[in-house]
Amino acid sequence: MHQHHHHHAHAHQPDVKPHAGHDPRHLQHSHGWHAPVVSPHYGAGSPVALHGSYPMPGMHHQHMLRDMQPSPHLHHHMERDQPEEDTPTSDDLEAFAKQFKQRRIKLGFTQADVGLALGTLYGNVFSQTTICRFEALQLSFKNMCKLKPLLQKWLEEADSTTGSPTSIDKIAAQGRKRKKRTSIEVSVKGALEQHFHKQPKPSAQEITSLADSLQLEKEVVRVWFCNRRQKEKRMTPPNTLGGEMMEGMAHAHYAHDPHAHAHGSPLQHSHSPPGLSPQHALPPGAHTLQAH
DNA sequence: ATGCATGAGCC
DNA sequence: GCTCATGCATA
Repeated sequence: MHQHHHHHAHAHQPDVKPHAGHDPRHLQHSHGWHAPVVSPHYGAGSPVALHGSYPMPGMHHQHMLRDMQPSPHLHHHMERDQPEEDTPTSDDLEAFAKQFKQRRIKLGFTQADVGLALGTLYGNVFSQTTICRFEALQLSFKNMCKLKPLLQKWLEEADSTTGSPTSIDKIAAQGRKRKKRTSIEVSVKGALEQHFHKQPKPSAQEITSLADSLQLEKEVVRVWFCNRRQKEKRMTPPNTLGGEMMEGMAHAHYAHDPHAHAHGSPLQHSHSPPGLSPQHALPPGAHTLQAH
């Protein structure tokens, strides 16, 4: 008998609410997290903050991300690095994420290392996935804002930690039996994408029939749509192309579409009134700053 | 790096 | 059932 009732310690923090975004749906999550006991030693010497500024240049590409900044920086020209009390702008986040990744790598840390370090620093452990998504701006605006302070602090710590190789142990514990990941065929994915364009929020019955025609479990289809919707809400949303491009149009010519997208901000604001679901077409996000 | 999944909180 | 934060497992 091996009763393994070890549910992963959910990292829930006192949350942060950007008082700038009027999101009807407030934050959820508020269950006491359980400070995990991770090995507190990443290198030698205690992590002491003995510095005061970044050696990094202020390379902020004011890209044209989505215009979903809740706070139109009314500040004159203060430091764009620590919007202390204000909600950072998308540009702030983008710049920070970039800088963060650069320094993280130079310091010799992996995304997983950072996730664990956050656990030792605050008690909030994060996975490699989350760190990765943060760096790639693949989280929601709100989520980015929440994580930024944590990562920023870690950066300061690691930054000041007088060079110390690392040796963090990995704690791998899992008892919960997770459902095996369903692999959806590319052709099926294409079909799902098609439907997503027509109806991003299919009704339960539609899901059922769709699942039936695609020979997938209803639950799988439902979850697929949920995940797909979430994807659209990220800072770097996927291009809403579902796989139906003009075949004759094989010209690599991406200019701004002067007749379509680029308007609504997919983030924290617009809400669908009861009975309607205004699909905000997603803007550009056509900058390829993703170095694979 | 990402796809599919879990789960809390809300309606 | 949905959203949203988050992550195991996998490509």
